[in-house]
Amino acid sequence: MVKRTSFEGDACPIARSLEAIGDWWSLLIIREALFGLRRFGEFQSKLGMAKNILSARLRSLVDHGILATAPASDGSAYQEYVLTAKGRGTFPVLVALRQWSEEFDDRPSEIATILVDREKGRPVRKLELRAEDGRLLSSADTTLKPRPTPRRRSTG
Amino acid sequence: MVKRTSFEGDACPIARSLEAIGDWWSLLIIREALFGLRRFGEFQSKLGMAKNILSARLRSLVDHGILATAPASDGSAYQEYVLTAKGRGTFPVLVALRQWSEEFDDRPSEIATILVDREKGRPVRKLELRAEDGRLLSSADTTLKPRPTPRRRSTG
DNA sequence: CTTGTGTGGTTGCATCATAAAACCATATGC
DNA sequence: GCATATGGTTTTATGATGCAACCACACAAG
Repeated sequence: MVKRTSFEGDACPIARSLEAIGDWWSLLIIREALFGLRRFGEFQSKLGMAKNILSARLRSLVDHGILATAPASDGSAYQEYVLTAKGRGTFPVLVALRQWSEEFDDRPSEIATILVDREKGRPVRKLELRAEDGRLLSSADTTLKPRPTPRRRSTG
Repeated sequence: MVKRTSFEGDACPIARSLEAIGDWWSLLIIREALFGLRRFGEFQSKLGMAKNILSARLRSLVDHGILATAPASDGSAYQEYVLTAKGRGTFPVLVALRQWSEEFDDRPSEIATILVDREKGRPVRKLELRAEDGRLLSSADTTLKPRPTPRRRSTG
């Protein structure tokens, strides 16, 4: 078997997240879900993707606990796909991707939308990584440490 | 032609970024590059991926302006792959993916590392999205607006 | 009760991307 | 010259994707 290399058991949290949402369509589906879409047909027509692929992706996202199926909402006998807390938690990832495009895209004029805060209608700030004490951190200011083994209760 | 649906001309900045770094390996290569790796063999042995795939990914990342090839550094006649500013700009994306895993992974105990600030050795804060005036924003507090057409000089 | 239509999928088949291994090219050591 | 390490490319098999066609179910009309 050649198998599409799974990162499921990988110890790297980036690999683990890519395992769940690292394919071509998942983040776009989540983006639409954050925007309010819920129905199979809505996703299909909005994203213009093949129905079998959409079906497989939705199932995978449900399996990963990112979407949940709700029995109905407008009376129709079909199901809807709604984001879980885990699904809504991908919001920073989407914002980071968006801001990366805005900053580095070769043809930024082709970008059609800007993310604004709903209350004021003004563009949002850039995502910033800060230390505990509030210092702004770049990648060079960070490093990785082994995770301390969490001590189990009633073991010591 | 069935063609792997390109998002190149898409107006959505998320789709555009996925076009460049939305595949299985690119972000992991970038992660290693941020960590200091530069040589083909380093990436290959660290990531354990097939050499042809690595070769194709490195070429794609160079084409997208995320990596650049440097002629040498230790005298050997081979080339190295170093991150550009655009490449280093993906750091928030990687942090967002990491933090998403840390917060929502089903088996968080399998995550081996934590991201700390180099100076203090303390875990970093969570990425936060803020409005211009500093208010903390969730996805529900944001909305999309059409990008205002930038006025060209000497047109009006 | 049969027919038609819309929504929500699944199935078949062609094509593309990925993976593993074999192969090639260049430099280095002996 | 011969073995070996590095840095790839080529070959070939298989999994994933994309499109179209088909199926299932609900609902409405006749």
